[in-house]
Amino acid sequence: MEETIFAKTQTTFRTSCDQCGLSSVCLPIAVDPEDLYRLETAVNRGQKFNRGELVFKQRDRFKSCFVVQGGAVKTFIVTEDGEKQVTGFYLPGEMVALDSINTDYYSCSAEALERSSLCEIPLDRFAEHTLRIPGLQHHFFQLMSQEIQKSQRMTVLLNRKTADERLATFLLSLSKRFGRRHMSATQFRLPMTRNDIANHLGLAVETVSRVLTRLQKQKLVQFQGRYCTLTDVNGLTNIAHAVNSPYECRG
Amino acid sequence: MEETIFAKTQTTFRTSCDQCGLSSVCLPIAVDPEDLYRLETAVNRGQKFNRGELVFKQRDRFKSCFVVQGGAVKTFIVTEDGEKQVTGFYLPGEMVALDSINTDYYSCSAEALERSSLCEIPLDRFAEHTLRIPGLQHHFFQLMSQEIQKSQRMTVLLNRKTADERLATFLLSLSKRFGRRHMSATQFRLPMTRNDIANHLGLAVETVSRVLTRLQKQKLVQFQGRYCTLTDVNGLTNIAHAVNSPYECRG
DNA sequence: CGGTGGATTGAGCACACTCAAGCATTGTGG
DNA sequence: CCACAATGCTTGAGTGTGCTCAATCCACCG
Repeated sequence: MEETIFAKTQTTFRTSCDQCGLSSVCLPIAVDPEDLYRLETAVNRGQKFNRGELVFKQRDRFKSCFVVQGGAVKTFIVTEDGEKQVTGFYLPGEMVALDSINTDYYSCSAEALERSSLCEIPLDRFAEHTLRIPGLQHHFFQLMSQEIQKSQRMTVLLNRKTADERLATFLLSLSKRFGRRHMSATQFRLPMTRNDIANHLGLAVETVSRVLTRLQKQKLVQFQGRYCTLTDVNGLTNIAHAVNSPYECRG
Repeated sequence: MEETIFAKTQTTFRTSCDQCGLSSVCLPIAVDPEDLYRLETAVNRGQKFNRGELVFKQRDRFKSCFVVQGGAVKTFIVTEDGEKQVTGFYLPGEMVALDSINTDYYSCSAEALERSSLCEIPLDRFAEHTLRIPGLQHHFFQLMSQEIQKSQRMTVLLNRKTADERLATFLLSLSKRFGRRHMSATQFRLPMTRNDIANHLGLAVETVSRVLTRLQKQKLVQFQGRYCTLTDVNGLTNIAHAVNSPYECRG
């Protein structure tokens, strides 16, 4: 079964979905090989974007979701009053534009933070597949649930956390996500500027800078420009989960 | 077609889904009457909850989504360090627990803010329906997208808005949502405590109180306890969308 | 009547913002 | 190759918004 697919992809000079290593993001666990082939013809794999290039733009007609293969992407929305707000960062293996599924327009813009490679998953044709492959529907519902939960956690954590807690949380989140994709969870390069981080976390750039040097002085992290080494994950976790007040939680 | 359904609901002393007035929330525009009947047997309508009662609890096995028919519900999560965070308020016609679809457990708890009536939509059996009725799947994807966007707007607005802006935004949001359901958009009762509002908006109760009296002095709203009258919607809108800095938005 | 939970108001303080200056890095053109 | 610009990052000083702590008020209810 794999052979046929592999042969096909060889002729088209593309990597097959099941060779991708990220297939668990796009596909449910078990997919019939025949269906897999049909899916592959739908997915537009390995598109390249340069730093600063837009993957899609807010208010453009919604067409596809994208999975980051390599590089990194930020999403942002422009509010009525022209303010720009970074709503998320997407690392390899993460799907972008789930917030726009089955809406008419993209609800945010996505921009490559460095040279990046993305797989486009057209969702008009995907809808047909979803109906035929029950697992796919479940899978996408799950991805969207996770997206909601992520967004809620964001709201939750940032609404009541201090600058130090926010940044500790942020670094740990990156760490976990890099680690999940078999990259180092303690040494990585931040693909985004301090400005992006500040914007995303609702802080001033200066505060981000100050906090990062503070964390460094506490020997919790080490920075060399954008290169980041977590030297004390437990320490960071303590800061991130700071117990402000052991509140009684009735209910 | 309506007759048969109506007859059925008469005998069971329940209102039919298509009589509900909220059916646009639960159902796609056009549903085959036969399918509608099957759906109705799945939906557990009109469950009553007293103030303070839990509709479902975080970490319980996920079973159903709920649509608020009457009353109001708040959702909250308890973080690792025991902090309670209100993640949303749900008014008549709004669906709760979309963030938990196709996850194993509820990711938050839901509590009635006053005596409320909710329709339970079991999602195990619903999955079957979704496959048979194409519109249903689309509909649910859409609801989830909206939920993500709502959550993102929350993050966005609250991360960089002042206390005044947050509360103006909050009041206008309630206004719109009441108005959408053919209730007064300018006169309503807040179903939640100041504490809940504060928690949800990431403020201290004292700040909420102070800001509300300030808005009242500016003749924008009128309060009598929980009863609220918006006297100057434009004024509120100006505050809510305060132009901090007309930022250049490249991209 | 006292008791309880919710709401308001006041005083003082602290965390993060603003403004401002300087440093570091990268890229571009002469 | 260096000068220069542009952008990103860091550091400092002063200020203000919203928090904390505390007291009071209010409505509802046993």
